[in-house]
Amino acid sequence: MTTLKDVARLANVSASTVSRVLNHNPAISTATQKKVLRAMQKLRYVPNSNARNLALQHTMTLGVILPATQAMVFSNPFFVALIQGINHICSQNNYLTAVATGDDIQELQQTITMMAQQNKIRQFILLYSQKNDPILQILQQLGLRYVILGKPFENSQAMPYVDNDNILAGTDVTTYLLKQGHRAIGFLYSDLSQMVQADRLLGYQRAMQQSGLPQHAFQINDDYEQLQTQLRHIMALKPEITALITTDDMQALAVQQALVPLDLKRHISQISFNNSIFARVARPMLTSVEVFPVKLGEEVARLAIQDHAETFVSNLIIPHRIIERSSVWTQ
Amino acid sequence: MTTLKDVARLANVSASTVSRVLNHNPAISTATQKKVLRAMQKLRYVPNSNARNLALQHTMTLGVILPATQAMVFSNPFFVALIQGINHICSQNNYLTAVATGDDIQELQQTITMMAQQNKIRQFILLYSQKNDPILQILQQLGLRYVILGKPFENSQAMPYVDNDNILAGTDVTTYLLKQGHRAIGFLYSDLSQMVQADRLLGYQRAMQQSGLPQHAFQINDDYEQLQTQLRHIMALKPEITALITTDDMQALAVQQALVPLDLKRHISQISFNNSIFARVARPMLTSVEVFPVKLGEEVARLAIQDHAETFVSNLIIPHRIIERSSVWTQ
DNA sequence: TAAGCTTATGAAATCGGTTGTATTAATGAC
DNA sequence: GTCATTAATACAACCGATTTCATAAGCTTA
Repeated sequence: MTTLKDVARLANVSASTVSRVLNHNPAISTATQKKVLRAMQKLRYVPNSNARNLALQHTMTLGVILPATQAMVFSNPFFVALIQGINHICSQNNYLTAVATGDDIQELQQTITMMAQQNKIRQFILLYSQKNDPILQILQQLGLRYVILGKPFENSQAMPYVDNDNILAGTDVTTYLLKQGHRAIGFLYSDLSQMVQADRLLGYQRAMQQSGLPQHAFQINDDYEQLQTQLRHIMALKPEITALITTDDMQALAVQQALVPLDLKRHISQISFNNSIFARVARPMLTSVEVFPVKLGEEVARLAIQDHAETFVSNLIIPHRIIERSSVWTQ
Repeated sequence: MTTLKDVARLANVSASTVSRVLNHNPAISTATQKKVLRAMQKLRYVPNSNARNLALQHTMTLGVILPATQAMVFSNPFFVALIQGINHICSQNNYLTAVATGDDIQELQQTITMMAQQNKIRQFILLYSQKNDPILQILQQLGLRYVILGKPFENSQAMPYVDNDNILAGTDVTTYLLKQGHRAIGFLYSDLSQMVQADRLLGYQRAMQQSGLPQHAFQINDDYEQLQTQLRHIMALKPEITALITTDDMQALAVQQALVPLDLKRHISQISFNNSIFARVARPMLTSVEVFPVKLGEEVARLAIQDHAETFVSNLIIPHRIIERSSVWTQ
């Protein structure tokens, strides 16, 4: 392994000069810079990141925290896309993408503190936003730097985050259904402590309110066995409903499957979120909101890396777009 | 941040003694060991991994390589489970789990060489096995240490790997269908350069051959638009088929959906692999082979971490189990 | 031409650990 | 009681970078 000293020797300069070239120090003359650069190339020199990090008192790795609860396991493809985006920016900037997962909060918490205390992580990225999240509290207690993917539940001005405008997205899908002639529109959610779901519901509620229409929001279970019973109940309670909004394609697909044996007279339109693979396996294919997870990942990684301009916390909103397929009928 | 020297000062010993305690060096007396341990706890000392890694000339991070091609994007939940398993073992052993993804081979290749040359990765884990994989070639060219999740395409004796016995699994599902009275069993695959698919097909072929039954293996497209046409063609060609094997739940679900509008007289049984969330959203729910991805991840991580016993390469086979649901009818 | 300023570079300390060797104390043999 | 041997610990060099401070060279200016 060639080191900085080897380069220095070959270029006939001192180690400090090589280091300065490496760090683009303006005090270096163009002549020696070229000389050193040539030597580096000749020796195929690559700086040792351990040594560098030790001297610099930091690391070049981001810690990506996945949700602990199995509840979010549905959105798996979404998380993989996020990680892809993050890793894309990381490798561009010579950063490492380290993941932190765990079956339960305890395990996850342990992993995170371990990573943090050993100085392994420069900045964390929380891949979700949840009400009273103990993980977030730990990040704050330990004084760690972090960025959230998703709108913080409270104090959102004080923390840097990247998100879609989920309230607007909720309004958009509702408006879309309204335009297709639907009047009785149901909204199905599973867990309002998840900020995404809460925001999308809020958007739905606003749109319905503005149109002076009644709201039909129901909680459904993540457990598929119970879903059918719940749906039967809902559809019996509100037989006027002609369209259903769900907060994730996966749930939409489950709902779609569960509706069939109910043997309803009318057809139920569906619209959903995330435009994942699930939207495309569904029959009919689901109209869904594309939220650009790769882009989200990229931007959250950018935000995490450039903590230089930390004069004020910055937030970023990624636009969304409705992808029309065949699950919505005009009424 | 408290350092080793702080601990040494408080415990009235030298820095080297503290270091030896840290590394469980047997040359340390029990008395001083206790003394030092007490001091560590008092100061809440945590060793700096950058310094440690620099001195030790290695790192404590595993590089997890996800497949570059979008073809495998189906198995997303599978990969997340693998990563969970890996991370579980990693954090137990104070290792970091770093991921490497990329849209294409070039990008992935660049990421990997970067990670490797800067001394960031101790060992790589390839999360898939594919014929003539350029990424594998790069790992070999660069002389990097690696473990494969999946059976290597060739020279499998020479590389450490963890896998299910996919040939056996293929035989098992076929035998299962035979026991239910099926005689004309179709096998659908999408890409035989993927070792998993090739092995499962091989298992199917063996079972059919042993029973003296004709084989019906067909390639289907990952693209859903074309799937229906292909299926119509297949079912017209072999109207005797009563059961279909697919190599992934995702594909099975797509097939299931595509079969409905074909309006076949007979019912087609289905059996598939991976027992993912897709198996449970399908209606009827899919009988599928559980392959224990978390366990796979854990074991491959263990193998990667304990490269000490590298006297001979070790392979590990994780058992599988058929999860019976309602997609198979007795004939 | 000597004093005063820049500018570019080098020497050495530092980051926080590990480890080979020297040193000291303790033990045992005679 | 002395010497050889062993056990436990300290000293110092080292891992491969960064960075402060000193210094030498080059240039102005009086």
